[in-house]
Amino acid sequence: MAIIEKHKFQPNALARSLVNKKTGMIGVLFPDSSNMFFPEVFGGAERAAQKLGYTLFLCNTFSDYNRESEYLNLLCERQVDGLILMGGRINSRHCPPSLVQEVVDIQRKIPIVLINGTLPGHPCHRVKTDEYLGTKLIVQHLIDRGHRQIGFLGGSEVTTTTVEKLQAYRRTLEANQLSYRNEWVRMGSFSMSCGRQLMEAFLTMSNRPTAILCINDYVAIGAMKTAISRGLRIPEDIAIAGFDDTQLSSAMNPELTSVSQQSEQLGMQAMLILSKLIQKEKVTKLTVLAPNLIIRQSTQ
Amino acid sequence: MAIIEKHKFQPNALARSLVNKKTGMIGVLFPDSSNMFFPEVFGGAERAAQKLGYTLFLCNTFSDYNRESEYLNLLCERQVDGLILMGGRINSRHCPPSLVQEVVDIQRKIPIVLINGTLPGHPCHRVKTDEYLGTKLIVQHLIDRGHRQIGFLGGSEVTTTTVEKLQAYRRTLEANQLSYRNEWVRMGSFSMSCGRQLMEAFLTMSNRPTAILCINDYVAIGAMKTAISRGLRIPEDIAIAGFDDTQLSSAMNPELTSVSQQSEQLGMQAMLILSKLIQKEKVTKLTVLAPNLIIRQSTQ
DNA sequence: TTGTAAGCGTTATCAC
DNA sequence: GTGATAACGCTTACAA
Repeated sequence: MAIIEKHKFQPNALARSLVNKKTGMIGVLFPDSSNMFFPEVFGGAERAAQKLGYTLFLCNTFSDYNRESEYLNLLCERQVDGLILMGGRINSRHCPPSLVQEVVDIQRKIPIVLINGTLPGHPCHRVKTDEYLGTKLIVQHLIDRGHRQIGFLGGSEVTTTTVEKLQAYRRTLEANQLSYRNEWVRMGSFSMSCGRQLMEAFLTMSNRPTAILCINDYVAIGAMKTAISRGLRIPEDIAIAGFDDTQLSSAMNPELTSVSQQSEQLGMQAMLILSKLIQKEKVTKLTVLAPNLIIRQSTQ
Repeated sequence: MAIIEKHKFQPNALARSLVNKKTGMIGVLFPDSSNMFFPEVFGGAERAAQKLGYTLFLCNTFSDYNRESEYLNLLCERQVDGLILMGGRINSRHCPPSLVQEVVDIQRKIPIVLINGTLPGHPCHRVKTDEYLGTKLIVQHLIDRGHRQIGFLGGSEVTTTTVEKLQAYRRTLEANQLSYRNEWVRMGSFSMSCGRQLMEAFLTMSNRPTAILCINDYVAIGAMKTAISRGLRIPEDIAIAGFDDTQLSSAMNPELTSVSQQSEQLGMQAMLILSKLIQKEKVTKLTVLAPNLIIRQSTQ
C-alpha cells in the first residue's frame, strides 16, 4: 500500500477489461441532447447505472443514420457490455433492412434494450410508455372539457411514434362520434419553430379547431407562442396540449397540459433490464410504463 | 477481407489502446443534466469532438464532490486522453485543498480544461464567458430602461460564479450612483423552485425592486411564475432578467431577457483547446468568450 | 503464502 | 514485402 501511494500507481482499466472481457460500460444512443426529454431519460439511466456499477457512454446521433452506424461500430469496438437505443432507426417506418440487420447482428453478441422503438421483424427487448394510451387520455380530456374540434400538430409520418399517436387520436375521436378531418392534422417536425409555423396555418382557417394536441412539448410551445402573439387567450380561445411533460411544460405561462412519459423511469427500467440481460437472466421482452396525464392551465 | 467478413471479425479497441496509449476518449464532468445549459455545452463539445476524432465520456456528478472524485478516478483508470471539467469543486469558494490537489495530480498526467471555473492557486487551462461583463450589461440595460431599484435573486455565496456576478451587479449600481441594498439581494440555489420562493419574499416587501436580475434562467422563470400568479404584469409591474439564455428563455411567455454564455461555443472551444493540449501544442491558458445580452419581452 | 507464467487482442520491431 | 516475436498492463491458474 505504501509503495502504491509512493509511486502513484494508476490501475489500467483497459488491461483489466481485456482480460475480464467486460468493461462496465453501457453505450447509449439518442437523437438529440437539445430535446430535454432525452437528458431526462439518461438522467434516470445514469442513476440506475451507478447503483449497478455501470457507467454510461452517451452518443448523440443527431438522428442521422450514418452517425448511428458509426457510433454502433465504435461502441462495439470499445467492447461495451450493453446498448440502449433511442430514436433514429428504431422509430423509423420504412427503415432500410440493412440498418435493421446491423442492429440484429450486434444483438447476437451484445445485449440491447430499445426505448420507445422497435426492430421491425425481429424480437427485441424493449421498454416503452404506452403512447397510444397517453394520446387517448389527452384527447378524451379535451373532449370532456367540451371540445368538439380537436386538431393534431407536428411530428412526422415517417416516425412510428407519430403514427401511433395519430391512430390513437383518430380512434378516440371516432369512439366519441367526432369526425376526423384531414385539414385539422398538420405534420412537420418536432421543434418549436415547427409548432409556430403550423399554428400560423391553423389560424388562417375559417373553421379551425378549438383545441390542439401537439406531438410534443416543443411543438406545443411554438403553437402557444403564435397563438398568444395573435392575441388569442389560452385556453379560453384555444386549448393546447403537449406531450412528454418535460420541464418546459411546467415552466410555461400558462402552464402546459402534457402527458408524462415518465422519462426517468424509462431510463431506469431500460438500464435495469439491460443489466439482467448482461447477467444472462431471463427478462420479459416488453416493459410498458403507464403514461400520466398532467392537466395544467393550457387546457382548462 | 473475405475472411474478415466471413468470421465477422470485430476489432478490439481496448487492446489497441493498450498498445497505443491513447483511447480517443475525453472525460467530461458536469453537475446536472437537468439544467439545459450543460446539455447545450456538451452539444458543442461533441460536435467539435467528432471532427477531431474524439469521443466524449459524459459524467453527471450531481454537484457531489464524492461522485466527482469517483468519476475522476474512473476516467483515469479508463485512460481518457483528456478531461473537461464543469461545475462542482471548480466553482467552489472554500474548496478543500485535497480536492484541488486531486485535480492537480491528475493534470500532471492528463490534459485538463476547465469551463467557467478555476483551480485556486494552480494555473490551469480555462475557457469561460465573461460573466462579470454579462452581468454588467444586463444591469446597465435595466438602468437604461429607467429602473432605479434593482434586485438580485438566486445563486449561492459559496459559488465563485455567483460572487462574480454579485460583484458586477454591485459595482454597476455604484457606477450609476444607485445604492446597493442588502434586502434586495436574496440567495438560495439555482432552481425554479428557489426562484418562486425568493420572489414570494420579495413581494411582501413594502419597498421592493422594480427590476430583478436572476442568477440563471431557471430562477428567473420561478420568479416570473410567482409574480404572474400574484397578478403582476411583466415587465410593466416588474422586470425580470435571466442568465444563460437557455432554450427556456425564448420559450417563455413573456419571453425572457437573458445573457447568452454562448454555451455551444464554450463546449467547442474547450474541446479544441484540449485537443491541442493532447498534441502537446502550446495554447493560451485563458480563453474568454464575450457574453451576449439578448433583450426580450420581460424587460421592455 | 508467495511467485511465476500464460494469455487477453492489438501494434511495432526486427529479421528474413 | 512477409512473418515471427515482444510488449502493452492486467488477471488467473498453478507451482513452489
